[in-house]
Amino acid sequence: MIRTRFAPSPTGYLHVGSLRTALYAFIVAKQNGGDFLLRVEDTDRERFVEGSIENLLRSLDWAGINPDEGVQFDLNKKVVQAGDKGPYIQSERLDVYHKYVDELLEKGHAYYCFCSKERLDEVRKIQELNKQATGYDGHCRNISLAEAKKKIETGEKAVVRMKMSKEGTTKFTDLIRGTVEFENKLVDDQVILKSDGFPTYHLAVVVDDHLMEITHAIRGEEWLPSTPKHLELYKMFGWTPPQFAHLPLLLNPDRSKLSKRQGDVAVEDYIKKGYLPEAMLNFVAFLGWNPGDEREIFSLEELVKEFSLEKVNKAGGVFNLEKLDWYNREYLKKMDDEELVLRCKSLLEEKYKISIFHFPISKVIALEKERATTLVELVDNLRFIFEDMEYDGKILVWKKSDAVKTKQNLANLSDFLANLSDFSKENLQSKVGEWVKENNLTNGDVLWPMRVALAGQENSPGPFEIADVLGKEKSLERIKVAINKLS
RNA sequence: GGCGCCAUCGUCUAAUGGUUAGGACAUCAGGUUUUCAUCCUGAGAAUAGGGGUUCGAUUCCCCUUGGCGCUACCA
Repeated sequence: MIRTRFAPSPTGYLHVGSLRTALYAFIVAKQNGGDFLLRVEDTDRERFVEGSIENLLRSLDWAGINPDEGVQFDLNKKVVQAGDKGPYIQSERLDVYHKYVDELLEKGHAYYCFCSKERLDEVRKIQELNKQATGYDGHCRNISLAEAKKKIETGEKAVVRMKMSKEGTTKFTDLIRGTVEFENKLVDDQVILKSDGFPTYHLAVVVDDHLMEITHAIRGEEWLPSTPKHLELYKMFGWTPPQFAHLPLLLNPDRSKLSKRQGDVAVEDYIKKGYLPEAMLNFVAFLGWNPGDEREIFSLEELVKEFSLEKVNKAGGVFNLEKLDWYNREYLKKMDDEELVLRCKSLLEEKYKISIFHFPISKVIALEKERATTLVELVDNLRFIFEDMEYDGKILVWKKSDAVKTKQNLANLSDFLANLSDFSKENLQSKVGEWVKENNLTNGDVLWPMRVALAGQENSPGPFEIADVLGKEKSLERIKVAINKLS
């Protein structure tokens, strides 16, 4: 039975890199009929941000990645924990960690350390000066447990460090990178229990992954150097470690680690901008993985079918917004019209106080989908339908025409339209088409200014569709405004 | 500084010893369409450098260079 987990820290929002990590972990579980769990790693109380867990779950839920076990939403989108290996929030598991730290202490695999921050800084400074590897110098390594306990009773502050074996090497097979090897003498005696009684990540992740029976630890590459510590802890406890897979990092365009400074990194930012979850998922999945042939459009179901960790790339990948835009447009164009209207519903209601059932807007949403990149852009592009637009008259002039001609054409067109009673798209199309021919005009001369006059912007659906939706009165009114703009 | 990971077009990547080094995004140039967009066609664009191994290296090995990560009582 495969069991994977996604273990975020509640420090604010879901990072797009974490979305990919969660996605891969989810896929690996699902393709083997396994379980995907969500565990909250909140052992750093300083960095905790109120509301993060809801935030994380909301983004994951949007993407369609829902945990089978652990922290999750119930039907009413309330945060709950489900499963028999809980609690799944680390701050609620302190007694568990203490038990295992005590075991290590008793067995002599760990020791109390009383060194001050000042001393530690000093040690590191000297090591750096001597061009040595930095790390704890073992000052408290040989204080006996009894002696240490006595010191603690007198009120001295202490942390617990693991007693890393300094002989030989730690070698392991990473599912993505193959064999990786570290010299043990360069691995630090890592603090596993902080003076505030909370465990560090290193202890908590090992204890929890074991107790929750995780079979595949899928995480970011930044954890690769600390894997020997984790392996050593598994050894000390006599546990079998999971398989490890360290994912390549996502990068900024300048190839540094993807950060907030250079653009949006929170999934919720992309939700707000109107990206589709299927596009986002497809995009991040392909940042580091591909099926080996030339297909690029994959649904979550298809990913589950074809993904494999072994084919994940080793090198980090730049988070390329232009490709995301392309994916989003592809999904937008493919989308069923009714579905599209439904997805625009809340945007229209929130931004423009318009109900999709109240106006023929649903008709136009479908027309606009080949022009827009995101849902927000799509809805914004259509706002001319329910509110008049401010625009510069210059955009009324087609590139191969001039203002004088354009004004004349619009005036003539207006007179012609005033005598038409049937403003349906089909009728307008044939009648205006004939009229253009009869007057020896080109389509560009008439259709471009007509469309811009009706929409007040350069990007919009065609002139006949708009006229149909606006109706005769409103259409003529807008053409009149346009003519005046050309004076 | 130490340790580790990595290295194909601008970007995401395919090709695991033999290809005119392929595709996609982006860019540029044409074309279709009753306008913009859509759509179609085409073009330019890469194996970081140096050594090996081999009949033959993008591919295997070594070195250099470069990038990134870790080096906390943060994850």
